[in-house]
Amino acid sequence: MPPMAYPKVTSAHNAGNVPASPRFPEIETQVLDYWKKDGTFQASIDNRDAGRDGENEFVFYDGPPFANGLPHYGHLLTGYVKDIVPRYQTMRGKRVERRFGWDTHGLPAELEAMRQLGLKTTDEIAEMGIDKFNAASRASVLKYTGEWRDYVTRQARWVDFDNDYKTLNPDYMESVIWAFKTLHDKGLVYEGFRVLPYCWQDETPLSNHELRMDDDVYKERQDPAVTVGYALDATGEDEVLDGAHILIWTTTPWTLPSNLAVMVGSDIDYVVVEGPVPGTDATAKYVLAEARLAAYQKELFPEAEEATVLGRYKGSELLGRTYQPPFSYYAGHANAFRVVAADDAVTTTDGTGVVHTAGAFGEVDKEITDRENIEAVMPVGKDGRFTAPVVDYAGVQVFDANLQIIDHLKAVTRGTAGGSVTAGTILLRRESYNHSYPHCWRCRQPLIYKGVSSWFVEVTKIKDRMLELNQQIRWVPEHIQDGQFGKWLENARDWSITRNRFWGSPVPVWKSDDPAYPRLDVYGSFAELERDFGTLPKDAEGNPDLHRPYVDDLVRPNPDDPTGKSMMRRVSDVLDVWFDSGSMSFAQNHVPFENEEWFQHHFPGDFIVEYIGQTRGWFYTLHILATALFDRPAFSSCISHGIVLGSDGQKMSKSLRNYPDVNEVFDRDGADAMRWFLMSSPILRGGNLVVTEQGIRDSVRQVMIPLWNSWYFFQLYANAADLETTGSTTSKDPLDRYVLAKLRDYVAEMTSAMDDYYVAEACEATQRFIDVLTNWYIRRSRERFWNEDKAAFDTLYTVLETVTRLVAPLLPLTTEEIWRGLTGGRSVHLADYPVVGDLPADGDLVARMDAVRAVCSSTSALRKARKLRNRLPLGGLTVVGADIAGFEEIVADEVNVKSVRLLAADSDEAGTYGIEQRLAVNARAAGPRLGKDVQKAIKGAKSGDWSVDESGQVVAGGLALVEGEYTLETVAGAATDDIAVSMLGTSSGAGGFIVLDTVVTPDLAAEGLARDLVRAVQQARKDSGLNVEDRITLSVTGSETVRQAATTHAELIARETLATTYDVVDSLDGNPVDLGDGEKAQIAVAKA
RNA sequence: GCGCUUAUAGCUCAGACGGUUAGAGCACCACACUGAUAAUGUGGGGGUCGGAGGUUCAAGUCCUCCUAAGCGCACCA
Repeated sequence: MPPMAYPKVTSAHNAGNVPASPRFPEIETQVLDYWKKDGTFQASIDNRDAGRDGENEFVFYDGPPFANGLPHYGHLLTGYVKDIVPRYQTMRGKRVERRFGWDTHGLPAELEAMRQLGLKTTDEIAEMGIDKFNAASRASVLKYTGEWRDYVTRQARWVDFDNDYKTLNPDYMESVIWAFKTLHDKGLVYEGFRVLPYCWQDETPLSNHELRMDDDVYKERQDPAVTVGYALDATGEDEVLDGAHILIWTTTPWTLPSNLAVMVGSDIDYVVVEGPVPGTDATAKYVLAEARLAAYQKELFPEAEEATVLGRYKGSELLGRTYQPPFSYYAGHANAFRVVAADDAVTTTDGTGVVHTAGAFGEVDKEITDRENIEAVMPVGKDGRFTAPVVDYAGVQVFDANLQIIDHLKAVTRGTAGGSVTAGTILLRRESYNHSYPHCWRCRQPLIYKGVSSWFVEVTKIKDRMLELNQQIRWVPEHIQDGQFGKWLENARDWSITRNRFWGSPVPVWKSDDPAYPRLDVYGSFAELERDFGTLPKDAEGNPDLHRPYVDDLVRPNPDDPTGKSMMRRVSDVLDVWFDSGSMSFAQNHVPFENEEWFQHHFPGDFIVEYIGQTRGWFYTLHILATALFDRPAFSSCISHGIVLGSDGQKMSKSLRNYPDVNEVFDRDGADAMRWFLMSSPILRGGNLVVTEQGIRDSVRQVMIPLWNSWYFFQLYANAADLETTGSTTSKDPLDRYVLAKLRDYVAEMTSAMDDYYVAEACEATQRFIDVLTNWYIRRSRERFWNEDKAAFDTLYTVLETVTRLVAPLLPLTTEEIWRGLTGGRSVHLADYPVVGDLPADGDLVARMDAVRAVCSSTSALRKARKLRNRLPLGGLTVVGADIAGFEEIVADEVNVKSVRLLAADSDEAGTYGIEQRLAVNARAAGPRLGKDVQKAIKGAKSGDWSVDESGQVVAGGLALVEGEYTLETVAGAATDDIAVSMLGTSSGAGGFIVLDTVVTPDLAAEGLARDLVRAVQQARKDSGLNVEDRITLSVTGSETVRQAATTHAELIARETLATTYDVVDSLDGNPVDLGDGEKAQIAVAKA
């Protein structure tokens, strides 16, 4: 063992043993173990001072996932961003606390609990006991927290699980009820009525989300559709309309007993026609949209071609007319049974152009009846069965009641008794109607729309302010601001925040149970509750707990009731989970009960990230509450990323197995590979991403292996050289200075991209730099490392150390291994992010070196075109008009020529190489002046119809061009057998060209063969398993030409192959190997 | 039905302000190079820039309409 060879690889597992072909997943788990033992994460926070008033803190909000399932790619994707940004900010010197959060309340947890407990209805829940039920809900929602922790840890995401927040914690819930009370005090909450899709089987309203849960939620269903005529009241003002029957069409006959109004479109044309009353000899007048007349030909004018129109009316002319409702249950209902306008809701594509509305059984219905001051009625119980006052069908499930209702309508139409159907009501048509209808995703029963009482946040009142505050938020991608989010805000409606359920934060409202002595109290803290009730809500163990049923136990006499009989009882609702998560920005820190001072300095938070759909979810609810409570935005920057798709471009689906298994990817390619794959994609700019195994492997191949190989190369030679280095940026070597200057540019790119949250751009910049590092700097500098050039080691050390810090957020595990191996330090994540000032700038050098690369590239192309293999040395290369002064040797070596000459573009000699000038018309400049003629000039320039006279006047296509309207470019002209000419492609070499001497002299040919021999011997060495430093004995033979070359260049061959004895012999056994020029050789290699 | 986003090579994407031979990376093929490299270099095949109109001297780029996809909203009486 050499004494303390450099680098000091500190990880015990690989001291002096850096693998050439690393198994990244193994390295990753070792790094993860190290972090765990070392407490690196905590140190990365503790190391950074919060500063005065926490001014040095970067506040990151971790959106709480609902963890009743395992994490998938979407969570991992978000998780990577949630890790990268805080890591970067930490390295930039900020203190970044990262508390994990859990969304714990709500219907999904309850449904899981119901499933486990075998419960079907809310009555069964109440029967079993809310305490037991909620305990089961709590357990179900925390079931997967362990798995989540494993996944998140494995993906190398640093987040504090021990100090997490949960929406079910008493502190969190206290902040939530504080928010409710504050909104109430500001007049921003009210109690109202909300129409929701409702499952009568499971006795629960469904959220919009649940309606989209499955593709087969909307299923074809056949319902009876009826067309019913209501008798308009006579006004005596219009004998055509008086007594006419206004025709409505509905697919939910069961809503007819609750009819409250009929809706027409103001601009729709309606007609009154006379037609038969079905099942009788009588006739009646009917009102319907003219556009729908033809659809009712069979019923209205079975004999005639056309109906006899008795009168025509615009919808607006019908408004206000009253009619006899089809059922008498709600006779006398205030403001009801009128024709009202609903211009957006009424169409003439189906039915009659008149829509019956039942208030509480449709969203639009509710909106219209509210507008018309018609109070909604609800004769349907939570089990979907009729209740009072609909006595005829009481206890009948609404879908079952359809047929009875139709029978009764039919009977009354024919003049016989039909329950409570109003006499004079006409059932004109009964049909079956197929339509797409929502079903419960759990029990598969058809849903009904049903009004339920709810509390609302009056978002419409603060909408304008929300739009203003949105302008203060930085969105990635930018179009979200005024696009998806801005548009959503513009159309914001009041937010229903309560659910008639069990497992959630309570609505902190207590009401008097006697309407004779009304009183309403809202509570916003434990202390207020204790003050009024003399005790806190406490769970079975006596701990304060705001959950039901404990909070429901707080009851006290109504102070406003002198009789002392009525009691203050809590309303039974709980808050919607979105109210919980929208409260996260303050509730996670128990604001305002604690941390109020800190909060003032750290609100809005600096950064959040979630998928784009959260513009109507978490982003939205955070924004509502921040605006309403604090008049600020909740966050100042937000990335909303796209959707992760399966390998077939479809949504990821467990059953289709169209995506690589997460754990398999971790085990085979590693978490960093997945991180790179996701982060370098357009998904953070709002695009979608198709996940494929190939894509993940490509990131290993294109980024991680080259980076690792650079490190492997460095440590291999550094250990062999037994050098000490601490890095330096002072090397005078041009390649060193070049790579350092490039590194400086790269630092600037990274800082700018990361500051702007353009993670994919950072990945791109990294790939470009790694290419410069491996395929130019290291490749060109190998000899200096073999020669133990300290400046080269110092430079490469500096570059690798800097690059690992730059890339640390993007590849945290891999860079940790390399950086610690390099420096022996504790962790790259405790280091500071590089700054440009650490590195020397040299724009001129960078430009020249880029020109060098262009020269080499063009020369290779010439060799290729002339079939001149690279090992064959050529006499000379002339570089014209490209500034590569000082790099002639690099070029000579790289392209294997004996000499490199530089010529000025305007030198006489340059003119001898068959170089031509080309005219390019600058259309942007010439176009506006010449108009149409510019096309002639362009044509002329292209076809060669142009000239320059002595005064420098340029004429193209017969048109004189002025300065700035054209550029004269130099192009390669005809080549000869002896020279090849090529233009330089890059901007740094624009206008320049190279001239390659292609004459192969016998000397050059011999040297080429000698080099072929060297190569053949090297291959033979490798094939026989010799080490790099092993000495050999070598014999070669071949044709006269080969033997000649082998003898002439004996010294070169012996030196390059480390041959201690070297003989050119007349004959040898063994297979011949191919050399260039069609020659073959036989060689014998043995270890000396 | 409405809105947002997207549509460019087999794949993933760039292509300010309109400017005349539409680029990159990956993949593929050939050749070359190779004692850090599962690498690398050079060349090549591959495009009616989703379609149709229009504006303009000039359109991948601007306008109109259409088509397709993703997302969202609404509707589903």
